[in-house]
Amino acid sequence: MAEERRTDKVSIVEIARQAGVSPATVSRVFNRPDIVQAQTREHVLAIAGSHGFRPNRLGSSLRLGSTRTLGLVLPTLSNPVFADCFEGAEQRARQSGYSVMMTATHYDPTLETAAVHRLIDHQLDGIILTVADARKSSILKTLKARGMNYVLAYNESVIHPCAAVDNYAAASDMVSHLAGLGHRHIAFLSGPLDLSDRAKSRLAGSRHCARALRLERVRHYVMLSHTASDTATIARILEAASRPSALFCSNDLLATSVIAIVKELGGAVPGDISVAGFDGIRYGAFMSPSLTTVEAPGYEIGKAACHLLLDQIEQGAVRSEQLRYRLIEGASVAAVSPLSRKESHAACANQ
Amino acid sequence: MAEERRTDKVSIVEIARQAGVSPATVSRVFNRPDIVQAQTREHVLAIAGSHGFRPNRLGSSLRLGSTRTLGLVLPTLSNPVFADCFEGAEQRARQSGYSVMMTATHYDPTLETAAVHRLIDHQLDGIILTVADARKSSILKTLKARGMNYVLAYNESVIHPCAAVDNYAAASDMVSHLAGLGHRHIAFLSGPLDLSDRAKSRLAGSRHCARALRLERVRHYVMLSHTASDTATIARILEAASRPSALFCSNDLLATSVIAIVKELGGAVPGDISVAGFDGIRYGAFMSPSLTTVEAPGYEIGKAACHLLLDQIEQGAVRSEQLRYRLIEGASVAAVSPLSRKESHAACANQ
DNA sequence: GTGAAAGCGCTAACAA
DNA sequence: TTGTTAGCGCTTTCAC
Repeated sequence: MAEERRTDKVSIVEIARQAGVSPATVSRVFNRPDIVQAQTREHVLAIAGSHGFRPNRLGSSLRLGSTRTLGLVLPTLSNPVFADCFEGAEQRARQSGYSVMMTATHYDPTLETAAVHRLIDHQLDGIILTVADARKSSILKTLKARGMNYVLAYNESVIHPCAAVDNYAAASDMVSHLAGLGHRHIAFLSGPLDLSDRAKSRLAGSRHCARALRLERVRHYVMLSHTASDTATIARILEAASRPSALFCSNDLLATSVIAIVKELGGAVPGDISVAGFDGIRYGAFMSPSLTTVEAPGYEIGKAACHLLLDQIEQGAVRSEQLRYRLIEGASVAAVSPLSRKESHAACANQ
Repeated sequence: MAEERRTDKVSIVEIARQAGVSPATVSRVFNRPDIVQAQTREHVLAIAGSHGFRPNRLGSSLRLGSTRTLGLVLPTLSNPVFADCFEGAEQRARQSGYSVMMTATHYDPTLETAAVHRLIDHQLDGIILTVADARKSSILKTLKARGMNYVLAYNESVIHPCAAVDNYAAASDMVSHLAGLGHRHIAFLSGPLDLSDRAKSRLAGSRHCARALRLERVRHYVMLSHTASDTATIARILEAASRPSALFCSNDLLATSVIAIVKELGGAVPGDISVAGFDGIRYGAFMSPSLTTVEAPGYEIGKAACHLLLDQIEQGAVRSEQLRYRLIEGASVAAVSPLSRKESHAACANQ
C-alpha cells in the first residue's frame, strides 16, 4: 500500500489516468468531494493515497487568482510585543485556512519596501504591516494604488485601515499617572522618531498632558535604536543639574535597558529615578524592579489586524479597529514625595 | 507617467503587446536583462513601469518548479528563543533571495502535521522545523519519503539533518555546576516529555551527571505545559520533607514562572531554593534574581538551520551542525554551604 | 537579439 | 455525475 512514497511528478492528470477518470473529477474529489459519486471518490482517493499525492497549490492559485496566503511585515520579532502580534495574526489566519508569509524589517524603510514587493510578487491575498511612519510611507501608497488588501498593525491612521491603540492618549495617561505620584519633571526616551510614528505620538501625548497639568516641558532624548539605550545619554541625564524624576521610555525594551544602565552607573530605580515603559511585555512583571508600563495587547492587535484583513479580502469591507490599552503599575516608578502628590492629581481626561 | 497605477490584470503578455515585442523578450528583460538589447530593454521597462507591473511569481514558480520560499515550523514565538531562531533563519533566507512561510504549532503534534502538509501543498523548496519528538515524528518520515528538503532546529537527530546544541551534555554541565555549589539534591522540572525531546535529553543528561557525581537521584516533576509551571506542584515540592536544594527547569519560561510562584508562596530564590533554567533568554539577565541558565543560541540555530537547508536545496548536501552552548551564572542559584562545595566538585566531563 | 509554441498543475465553464 | 477544453502567467528550447 506504500502510502506517501517518493513523489516523482505526480499531478492530477497522472492520478486521473491511473484512476481511469478525468482530471476534472480528481479535482472535484479534493475540492467538492460531495458532488462526486462515493465509489469514484474512494477509488481516486486510493490511487492518490498510494502516491502520497496532494494537489499542488501553485496550480490552483494561478488558476483561481488567490493564494490563500497573507503577508506579515513587522519590525522585529525580538520585541515580544511583535512576536505576540504574529501569534495572534497567524492563529486567526490559520483558522480561516490561510498561511502566513512573515518578514522582519528591523525598522528599516528600505527593507520595508523590499519586503512588500516580495510579498506582492508572491501574489499574497493581503498584507498586515507595521511601517516606520504611516504618514510618510511610500509603500502604503503603492499598496493602495494597486488595490492590494492591507491593514496596518500598531500604526494609527485615518487614511489606511489599521489595528492599533491610541498611543497619544495612552502616553498622556502615563504622564498623568506619573504626575499623580508627584513627578513634575519627566523626560521621554525613544529611538529616532522618523523610524516610529508610535514613538512620535507617545511623545506628543506626553507633552500634551504635561502642558495640561502644568508640569515642566517634557524633554526628548533620542537613542540610537528603538531596542536599546546608550549609556552615554543616560549618564548625561543622570548627571544633569536639574535631572528629571521620571523617565518615560517609548517601549519596554528601552525601559529595560535604561534600568540596567542606571544600575551599572551606580544609581537605583526607582530610588534615584523612576522609569516607565510602554507595551506591557510579559517579562516586565518578573524584572527587578517590575516595570510600570502601558500594556498594548500585541496578540489582540495581530488578531484584529488579521480579522480586518480577512473581512477586506472576503467582503471588501475596509475598516479599522482601536484596541484598549491598560496601565500596569510596577515597582519601577515611585512617588516623589507625599506632599506634592495631591496638587498635581488633576488627570488630563483621555480615552 | 503615473507609476504603480491600479494594476488590472497586466501580465507579461499585455506588456509585450504594448511594447510591440514578444512575451519571451519581456521575460528576458526581467530575468536576464543583459542578453536583451539596451534599447528594447529600456522600452519594455518603461511600459512595465507605467503599469507598476511586476512579474507574477506564481507563473514562474509553476514553470520552474521552485518557489524560492522556505517553511518554518516552530512551537511558539512567545518563547524568545524561538523568536530569535526565526530572525536568524529569515535573515539568512532573505540574503539568498528566499521568502519564509512561518507557522506555530504550540507543541501540538497534530498541528505539526497539518502545518507541514500546508507547506508541502504550497510547494516550498524546503522546511525548517522543530518537532515534539524527532524519533517518533511521523511527519519526518513523510518528509523524507517525499524527498523533501528539510532541517530540524533544536531537535537533535542522527537520522535527520539538524541544527542544535548537545542538550544532554549541556544539562549535565548544569548539574555539575550545581554540584560544584554544593547541591546534592536536585529536581528536574519540565512539561510533558513526549512533547519535547529536548526536555527528555536534558533530564537524561542531568540524571547521568548526578549519578556520576553520586548525588541523590534527580526527581522529575511534570508541569502541564512547557511554558508555565503549576502552583500546586511547586507547593508540593517546597513542602516535601526532604526537599531539593535546587530546581533545574527545562527552559527559562518555566524557570521564570517557578521563581514567581515560589515568591507567591512566601519562599525566596535562591534563599530557600535555587532555580536554574535553560535557553538563555535575554530577559533572564534583567530578572530578579537574574537567571542561572544554559544559553542555547537561538539566532545561530535558526541561521545554521537555514544555511544547511539552502546547502541541501542548492547543492544536495545533507549535513547537520552542532552549536555551542554556554553556562550563564545568574543570581537564581546560590551555594548550599561553603563546606560541601569541595567534595563534589569533580565535574563529569562533557563536550 | 528576438519570436513562436509548448507546457508547468489546476479548475470552471460547458457539454454530454 | 463526469468529461472536454481552455487558460491562469511564466520560461525555455528551438527557430529565425
